[in-house]
Amino acid sequence: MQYWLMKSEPEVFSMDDLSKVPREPWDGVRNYQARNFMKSMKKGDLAFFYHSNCKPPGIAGLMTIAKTAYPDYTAWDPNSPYFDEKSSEENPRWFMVDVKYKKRFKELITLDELKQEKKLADLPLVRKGNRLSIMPVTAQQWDYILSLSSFLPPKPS
DNA sequence: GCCAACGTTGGC
DNA sequence: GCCAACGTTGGC
Repeated sequence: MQYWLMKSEPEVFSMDDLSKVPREPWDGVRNYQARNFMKSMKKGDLAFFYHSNCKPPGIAGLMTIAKTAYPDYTAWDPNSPYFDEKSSEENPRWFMVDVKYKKRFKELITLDELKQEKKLADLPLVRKGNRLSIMPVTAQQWDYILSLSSFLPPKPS
């Protein structure tokens, strides 16, 4: 079992959006390092859902990797903003995984909070200039970040 | 909207 | 294989 952090701009796709669908293809990743991390994901891995480029940025909740990496077909669609003419069905350049909603935090754990935690100093997210949109999280970091959170109570059924 | 930091591209 | 130019990310 591995742990991850994955960024999305909430105006494009948010934790709330994820909670409304059974699963979601994590498309549009166009960075080799991030792609390689996705390729090493296994079904059942857990990931933090990070809201980026918003006020305030931070971790919104948890999701599960529901499907391992497969070709990102948005790269083949000339009408997609993620189109890349160098990726073909015969030789796909970009990959994606499917993710599934798990839990939403009662409150966002803000980037500001995370930066203040000495125990998270090695987390790429808080390091200056790091722009990786997908990064590994160690088990220790994962547990520590979870200890900072509280969850929304389950919906009454 | 600014811009630092970083990744990618392509000429040489 | 170097590196300048350019584009993007994403916090502020």
